[in-house]
Amino acid sequence: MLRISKMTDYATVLLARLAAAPERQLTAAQLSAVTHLAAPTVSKVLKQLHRRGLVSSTLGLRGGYRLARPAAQITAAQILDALEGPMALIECASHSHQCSIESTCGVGRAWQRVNLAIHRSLQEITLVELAGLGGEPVRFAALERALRGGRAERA
Amino acid sequence: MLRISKMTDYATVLLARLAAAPERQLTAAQLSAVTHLAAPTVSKVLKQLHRRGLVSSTLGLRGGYRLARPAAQITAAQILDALEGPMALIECASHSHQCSIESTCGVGRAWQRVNLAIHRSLQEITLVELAGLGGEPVRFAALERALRGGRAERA
DNA sequence: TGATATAGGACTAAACTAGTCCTATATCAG
DNA sequence: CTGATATAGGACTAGTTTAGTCCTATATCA
Ligand code: FES
Ligand code: FES
Repeated sequence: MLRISKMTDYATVLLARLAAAPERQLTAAQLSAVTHLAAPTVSKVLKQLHRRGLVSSTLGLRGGYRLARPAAQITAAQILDALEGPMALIECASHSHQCSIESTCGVGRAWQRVNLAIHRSLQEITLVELAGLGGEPVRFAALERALRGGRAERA
Repeated sequence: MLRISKMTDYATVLLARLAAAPERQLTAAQLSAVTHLAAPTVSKVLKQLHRRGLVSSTLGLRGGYRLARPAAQITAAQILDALEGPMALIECASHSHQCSIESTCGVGRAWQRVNLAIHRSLQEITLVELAGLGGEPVRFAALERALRGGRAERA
């Protein structure tokens, strides 16, 4: 359904760790140790996150990583986009009209709107929620409110 | 992001065709002709849809497929589930605690809740909307209302 | 100067997807 | 009864994607 690749999950784990200690600067090795993820993998993910501007880094001895901005300003959508590209919606319409049946279809567009709606929802979920740092564990109030509004709340 | 496989898209296209002529019974060959999808592929998708109970079929000469129930009772979530399995959420927690870092993580659960919220939203979108048969083109009111509720409507 | 870190990218193995094809079975016309 | 038409099921292949490792270059500082 919503397929989150392992790498994206790892990214979230690492970002959550960094978010938990915003003042410190952690090395890839430290993050590997504390998360029990393989060092090369951690390194790879962090480099990707750095490329996409979610973390900032310091080179050399005493180097390391830290969040590029407060956790509240990092959204689930940004994490997804950083690790999995702009967003792999329905394949048909993604790269300039590759689909041979586009004319008779009309369905692709509908799926894309679903995708867009989801993407916008994910922009409301921040690293604070994902990392469980806020008071509430995770709060998808916005998304869930929609369901209750559109259909009678059950029980 | 939300990765819909081609097969799922094809399924939607085929279901939309069937929904457009609920009284008729169409063969795989006819559907292939009208959608311009390769015959073997159409066949494969229809068989899968039959297995999952979304279409009913008649064997033999003058056989064919038709919707198993009214389009309004077939949801996007059902289509997704039929083609892509129960729902491939975050890989970690999907198959009984495979993840080695589950204890230190806590993030998987957050993603899963996101996934669940999306899944529930998709239960409110029916084939009628996907096929563009209703008066309105597609109506993700529920999902979009959430965004407007959580954040000031722009423009 | 050398130890420590990140940066970037090449590379491999495994998993998944898309798509085709083959065989079996049900239905019905003649 | 026989043969043509359709679906049912599943095996199989090729292509793509993902996960993960490894190597080389560069920056920092004791
Ligand atoms: S646009 Fe490609 S199947 Fe709909
Ligand atoms: S449970 Fe596996 S990474 Fe979180």
